[in-house]
Amino acid sequence: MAAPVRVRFAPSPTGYLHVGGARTALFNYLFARRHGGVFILRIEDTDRERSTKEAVDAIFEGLRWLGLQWDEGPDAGGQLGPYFQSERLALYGAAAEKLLAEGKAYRCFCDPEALKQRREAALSRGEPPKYDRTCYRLPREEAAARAARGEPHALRFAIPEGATSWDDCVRGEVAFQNATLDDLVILRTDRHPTYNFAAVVDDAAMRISHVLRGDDHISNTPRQIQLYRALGLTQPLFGHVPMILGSDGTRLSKRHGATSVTEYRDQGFLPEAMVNFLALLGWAYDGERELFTLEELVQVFSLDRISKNPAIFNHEKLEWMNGEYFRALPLAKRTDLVIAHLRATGAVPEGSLRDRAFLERAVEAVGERMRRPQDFLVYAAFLFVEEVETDPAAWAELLAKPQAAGRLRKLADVLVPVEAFEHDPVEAAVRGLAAAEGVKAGEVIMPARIALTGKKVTPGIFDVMLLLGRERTVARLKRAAERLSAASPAPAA
RNA sequence: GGCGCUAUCGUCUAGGGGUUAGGACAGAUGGUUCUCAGCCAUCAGACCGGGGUUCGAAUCCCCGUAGCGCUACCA
Repeated sequence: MAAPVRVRFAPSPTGYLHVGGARTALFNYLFARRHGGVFILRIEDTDRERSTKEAVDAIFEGLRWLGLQWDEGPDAGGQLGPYFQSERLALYGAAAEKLLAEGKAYRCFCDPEALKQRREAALSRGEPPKYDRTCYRLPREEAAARAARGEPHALRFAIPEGATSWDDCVRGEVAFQNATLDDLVILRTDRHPTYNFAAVVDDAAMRISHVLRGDDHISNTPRQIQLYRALGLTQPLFGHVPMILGSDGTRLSKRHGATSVTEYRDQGFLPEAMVNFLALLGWAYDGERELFTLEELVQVFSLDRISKNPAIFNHEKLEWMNGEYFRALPLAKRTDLVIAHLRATGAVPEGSLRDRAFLERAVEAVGERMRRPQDFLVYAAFLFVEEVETDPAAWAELLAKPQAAGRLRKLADVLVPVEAFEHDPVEAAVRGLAAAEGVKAGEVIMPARIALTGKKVTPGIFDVMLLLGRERTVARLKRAAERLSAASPAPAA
């Protein structure tokens, strides 16, 4: 019988939840759910300098937003906690002592600064910057005596000879010669464990069955495997998922734009779209189907369909996918999101947000043009201003049509007497005018569009008119006609 | 420099000893239409290079090249 699936996402709280981290979390979550396993969140805050409370909160926030509920971890409890490494220090200390007592680890009195210099020197000479084992050669009694005298020191793990290999869940056989590994520090001078050590102790203690993590950890794995062996612990299976790169093929960073999931949230992306998009970065179902809810992903996810090559974060595809999800939302929900966005940005006066029914009509009119709440004002800003600001290119187009001013006036005139200012009668009036003028409807509509909205691209003209109402529509048509006449004085007689 | 990983359209990928190498995003064209978006149809676009194995290689193997990652008392 196979061991129960227990996987973890173990971020270090030193920034925000990066999209790469989010995808790692997602894959772990999906794998756990797919196999009825447990998804654990563990905070790796052993680096006290860089870990912050804000970053911890940002991780929670990001994960919750994506809907990746953890079964064990901070706020969720669990039998094998605590789930902050900073609260598990005694465990690492004990494990390190054990290795020291067994001669598998040794005290290192080397000065970190000097080590750093030696390393850089080696690098500049083109030599591998490996620890030279100075302290490994120290007699144990001498080392113990110096330690007893209170001399500061770290603990290093003595990497055994030989080779280390494992069957990676996504890559297959991976092998390293131990000679290329150096004796890593497991306990720092301040008695805090380093990443590789704490991760091993915890993954074993938390009975992790599969370690699914980023590719960037692949060279840590042989060290960790050696640690499992030295500690006599059962090792988990490892799976290294490819990295997410920026558009230029290098590691995704701020330079490429937003990298934290909360930033994407703030830009109006939906968690469903983000999850779906991230899942497709380095994983595919059958190469055909692309749209999956989180629940559907749980049903079809499998490790053997994780790709081996790094994936470039394709922003356009994310936007497309967000559009797919956004358009599928019911009108009320889309309106909620638009209102929340308008409120958050303060782009329109608070008073304009009070008429829910009106906003709902506006959102409906903008309709499929929106992929994100942010797109709303691109099409509907004209609703929230007294006087429209006319786009220069649009104005030039009006200016180029000598009949425009006249038609705008006539349009205003035919709209005034329309009995019910509703879609069909208004449309009839507009088309009637075009017919009377002997031109296509577009010849009337386009100038009207510019007069009413200041732009060439807007929602349907009748929606625009109804949203503005008769009064404002007529006023704007007349006003534009006046401005037009003023700008292009009648041809000299 | 050392070690490791990877290599199919611009991007994400499916496939895989014999295929018209499939899909999606982006791009182009046409249709619908008051603009745009959307929708529909169509087009263009790829197996990194060289050897080997084989009747046959994009697929398997080797070498090269390129990209990326790691090379910390960061994680």
